[in-house]
Formats: sequence, C-alpha cells, structure tokens
Amino acid sequence: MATIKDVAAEAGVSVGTVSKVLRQVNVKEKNYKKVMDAIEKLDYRMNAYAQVLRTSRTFTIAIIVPDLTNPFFCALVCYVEQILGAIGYRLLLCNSQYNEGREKHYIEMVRQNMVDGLIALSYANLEEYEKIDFPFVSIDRNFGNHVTCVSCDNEAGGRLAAKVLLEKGCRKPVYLHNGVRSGDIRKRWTGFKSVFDEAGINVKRINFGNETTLTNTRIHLIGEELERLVSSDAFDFDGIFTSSDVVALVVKKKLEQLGFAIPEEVQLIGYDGLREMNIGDYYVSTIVQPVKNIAMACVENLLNQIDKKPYQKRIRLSVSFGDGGTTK
Amino acid sequence: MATIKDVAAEAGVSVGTVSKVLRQVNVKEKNYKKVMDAIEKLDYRMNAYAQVLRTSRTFTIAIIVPDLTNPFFCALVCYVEQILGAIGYRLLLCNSQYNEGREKHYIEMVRQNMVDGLIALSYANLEEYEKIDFPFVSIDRNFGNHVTCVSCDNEAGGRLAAKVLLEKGCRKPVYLHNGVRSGDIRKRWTGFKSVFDEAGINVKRINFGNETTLTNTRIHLIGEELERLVSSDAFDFDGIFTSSDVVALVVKKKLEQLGFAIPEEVQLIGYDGLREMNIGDYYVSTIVQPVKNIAMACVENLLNQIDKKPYQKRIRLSVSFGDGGTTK
DNA sequence: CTGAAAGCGCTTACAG
DNA sequence: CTGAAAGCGCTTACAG
Repeated sequence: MATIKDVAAEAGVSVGTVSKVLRQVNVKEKNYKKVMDAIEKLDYRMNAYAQVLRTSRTFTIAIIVPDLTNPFFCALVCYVEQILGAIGYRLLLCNSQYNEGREKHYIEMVRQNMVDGLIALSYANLEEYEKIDFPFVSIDRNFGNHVTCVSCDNEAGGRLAAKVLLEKGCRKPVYLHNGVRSGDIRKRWTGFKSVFDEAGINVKRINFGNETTLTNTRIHLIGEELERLVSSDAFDFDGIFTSSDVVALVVKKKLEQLGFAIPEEVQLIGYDGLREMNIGDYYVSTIVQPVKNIAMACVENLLNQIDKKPYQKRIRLSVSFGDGGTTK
Repeated sequence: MATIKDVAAEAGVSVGTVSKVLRQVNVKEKNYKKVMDAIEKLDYRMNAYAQVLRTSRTFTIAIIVPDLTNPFFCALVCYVEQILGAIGYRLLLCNSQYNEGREKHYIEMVRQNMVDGLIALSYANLEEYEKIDFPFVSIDRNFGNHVTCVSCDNEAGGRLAAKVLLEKGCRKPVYLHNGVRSGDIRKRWTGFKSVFDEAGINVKRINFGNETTLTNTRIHLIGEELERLVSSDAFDFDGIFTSSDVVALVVKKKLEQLGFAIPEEVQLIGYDGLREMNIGDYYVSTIVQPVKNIAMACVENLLNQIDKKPYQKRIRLSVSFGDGGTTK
C-alpha cells in the first residue's frame, strides 16, 4: 500500500505538498498535476487512521439502538446511515439488545475517541448517560438539561389517538401498554386520558408487565393475558390504544382469534407508524412517528455539537394519524 | 484525555511497560499494580486509532447490504453485529440502497484500511468485486473462485417449494419473480421446475420486471401486473411460488382483494422466512433461509481469512419449509 | 508556494 | 523483566 511518502517521492515534492493537494489547499498548478499523477500511478489511498490520530476527527458517529429487529429502530438506523453517508460520515452500529452491559461497552468505545459523537435510543438507567461530556443526542429519553433530547410529542400522540377513537364512536376506551417507560413516553397515557376525561368518559389502563423488552416470550404473554381478561369477562372495551404497533399487532391477532370483529366491535390504534416490510400498508391504525425527521434532527443537532455551533437542547416533532384498517 | 505517556509518568515506569500491561504481557507484579492504579486514577483509555496505525488491525469489519428496510437484510445485519460484538469486533454499516456508486464508495473505504474485512450482499455488477484482494465474504453471489461465497441451497429451496405444493394438491403451478438475479438465485426456478417436470406437470414462470430493486413504486407495479393477468383471464394457477416473501405478500394481498381464497383456491409459498416484526408468525408459507447460520458462517470465514487460517471458498446452507397459513 | 521537522499515541524489536 | 528509541502515516506551524 502506497503512503504519502511514496507519492511525494514519485512526484518529486515533499510530503507536506502532497498533503496539501489531498486537502485541496493552494498548490502550484504544476505540482498539483505531478502529485495527482503520482497518486493515480501508485493507486494511493489515504490512511484514515493516521489522519484521525493527527487531527482527532474521526468522521464516524455511533448509534445505539435496543434492537434492530424492531422495524421502528431499523428504519431509524437506515435513515441515519443514509443522511450520514451523504455528508461523508460513517456509521458504527451498536445493537444493545436491551443489555446495559453492552450499552456501557459502546459508551466506552465513544470515550475512547473512536467516534465524533453518539446517538442513543436507550431505556437503560445508566449513570454514564448523565455525565456525558461529548457530542450526544438522545432519542425519546431525557437525560437532563445539558443533553439534547429529540422526541415526538407523546402527549399530542395520546390525545390524537383518543380524538380519533372518540370521533369514531368509542365509549369504552382502554390503554394497553408494557413497561414502566421512563419519562416522556408516559405522556401518551396522560394525553389519551385527558381527551376522554374532558368528554366525561371513563378510560382504563392495563399494564402488560414492567419490562420494556419485547422478546418473543413476552409477546406471547400479552396474548395470554388478553385471553385471561376475555375469559373472565373483564374485557369490555370498544376502543384500544396501545403503546406500540408491535403490541397492537399481537392484540389484533389475539382478539380476532377470540372472535372479535375489528374494527366493527373493537377499534384499535397502535403507536409508531410501522408498515409491513416498511414498504406497504400500516399493520394497524396508528400514531405515526416521523422517523425520517427524527433521523435528520438527530444528525443535524449532533453535527452542530461536533462543530461547536449553537444547537437546541430540546427538539419536539409532531405525530400524525395513519389509517391501517383497524379503525372505522 | 490521558495518554499512555501520562500513565507511565504517574506510575513511574516507561511507556513500554504500560503498553505491556495493557496487552497482558508479562510484567512484574509490583509494576503491574502501579500501572493499573495510574490507569484508574487518570481514567485512561487507549486511543484505538493510534493502535490501529501501529498494528494495522482495526478490529472492525464492514457489511454492505442493499436495503435495511428489507427485514431479511436487517436480520442478517443484526446477527452479524451480535456475533462480532461478542468477540470484540465493531461493525461499520454500509447501506448501499442498490446504488453502485455507494457500493464503490464503501469498497474504497475498505481499501483505505478502514476495516479488516468486508461482508457484502450485493446485486451490483462491479468489477471491483472481481479483483478483491482483502478478506471478503460474499452472500448469495458468486464473484469467482478466489472469493468466498456463502449461500443457501437455492436449487433445494425451489425443489422443496415444488414438493410442498405438489403434495398439497397443486396441479397448475407458477413461479413469480422479479429481477434477473444473477447466478445462484436463478436455481430456485430450475429446482422448482424440475420437480414438476418429473411429475409431468406443466409449470409456468412470470417475470415482474428486470430490476431487482423493490421500491415502493415497483411493489405496486406487481399488484397492477397481477390485476391485468386476472382480468384478462390469463391467471389460471392453483399454486404460486415467489422469489421472495416481499413479493409473496404483495401477491397475497392483491389476490385476496381480487376475491381469491388463499389457500383454498390458490396456495402460495414465498422465499426467505420473514416473520412479522421478526418475532411473530411467518407472513406467508415460505422457504426459510437460516439467517443466523448465514451470519455465523460469514463471520467465521472472514475471521479465518483475516487470521490467515485455512477457510472454505464455498459454503452452502440448507433451507426448510415454514408454514405461514398460505398453504393447505 | 514549498520543504524540513515535530508530533499525534501507540507497539515492538533491541539492549541491558 | 524493563527502558530508550524508532516508526506507523499523516498534518501543521514555521522558515524560507
């Protein structure tokens, strides 16, 4: 592999001059040509690690997501990678699998100067996040005032779901969720509730377990729990709002299996705006999070931090309703 | 940020000794302790770029996939990342978007010594792949004898689909596919055909277009094409085999919309083994590719190449049938 | 505009 | 076992 030294020798100039050509700094036309010819001839490529060591700019950012099999996280990663690629940045993928150890490990990697910045979507309670001192953007989770948080308006999302259900005739609403999700996500419930409160309608809430992780096993537990409710006549609802599309899909399948007609007897609204294979229809009627906008907001904010430009600490994006056939 | 020099000064030893402690080389107990204390006190972390520059081992590998929104590619990336993480390797994610320019760019990155090796799932006809001279594993695509190719037994997959359909009573089979996929994937058709040939049953094939890319628009074209076939009475099949689950899902929806009963009137088998949100049921009955095994085979082979150990050039994994309710 | 030289933070023969 | 020193491939003040 040719180095800058080889190029300099071939072109008959100093390495400093080659370096300047490489970085498009002013160089005499004639030398520029000689260097370019040498580069071509030797098939020279710059060693990125040497450059990073010297300049400490890695042009790499890392993203931590809990679980790539969740289409929402997957879409997010996909957009972030595209946006970064377009501006010459690389993406290091960190798939935490909801494991705090893995997340710590990745944060450590960042602190080792491996990357210029970090985007994280995390449910972990790591003190490491509290004392972040490098460019960092958190999605949907507030780690304190010094850390940028990009989120969607969860309160508005909850209200929107309630308004749609109310308008379409639901009078026995329920919010089904899993996990004592920290902070902002809880507002989906308060938003949902407030609309029905105003309408003087009683609204219930059922928690399917305190873990946020939705493993295969846990998914089935939701189905079983639902079956129990139905068989003990405790299921008396005509409108369901769930904390995610994944939960909504499980609920939909189970209810249909139990003989409920959706949306005729029971209407259902999920959360996230997932589409079948990300190209087709919504799985269920849903509150759509603008994934692409989230990705853009994260990258833009992070780059501002890296470049020491001014940046916002709170970014709130708006959600919309997507009809997936589980509402009238 | 503390460097190895700071640690050496703090511990009262040479940088060479610190380096040895870091790499678990023999060091006297007393010095070991002094160094560890200094590391702790200074909160020292090694600069990975300096280490790479010196050793030219990056402990990073890159993966090129066409499109992360495709759940099959997504699952693959997810597994690769997990396996690599477990052995201390990092993953650079390259999402080519079926764009040859982007792929070239990523290959260039590898050649810049950014990574130790590359795993690629590509449909591009790049001469760059032919002249690969670094650790490289290709998935499902044969770039010549010097390059490792990991693939599933497409011929057997085609035969399996045919056997299932035959056994379940299909007598008017058809293979629906898109893209003139290069090489091995074509064998899904030859395998499929051979079984029906042996049974003396006529089998058709319909190509939905020569592009491999399944964008949102192209997906809809499949539906329209199907509608045209049906309305012109050219659709006379009781068993459909498609080149992917994505295509199968589109076909299923469109046929149901057109009033066909699946699997009663028409049975349908896709390819890949995708599951709803990767945790639930199969979207359609399908030929299941063992994604996890593919990921493991790729990583293992690549590491052998990196470590200059012997490695196989051809790895062929077997597929299985997954019942997704679109077969009797 | 150009070149010589120092230095980024490590590792690794080489002496001792 | 340990230290001094060279060197990985770049960039960047500094003189000229």
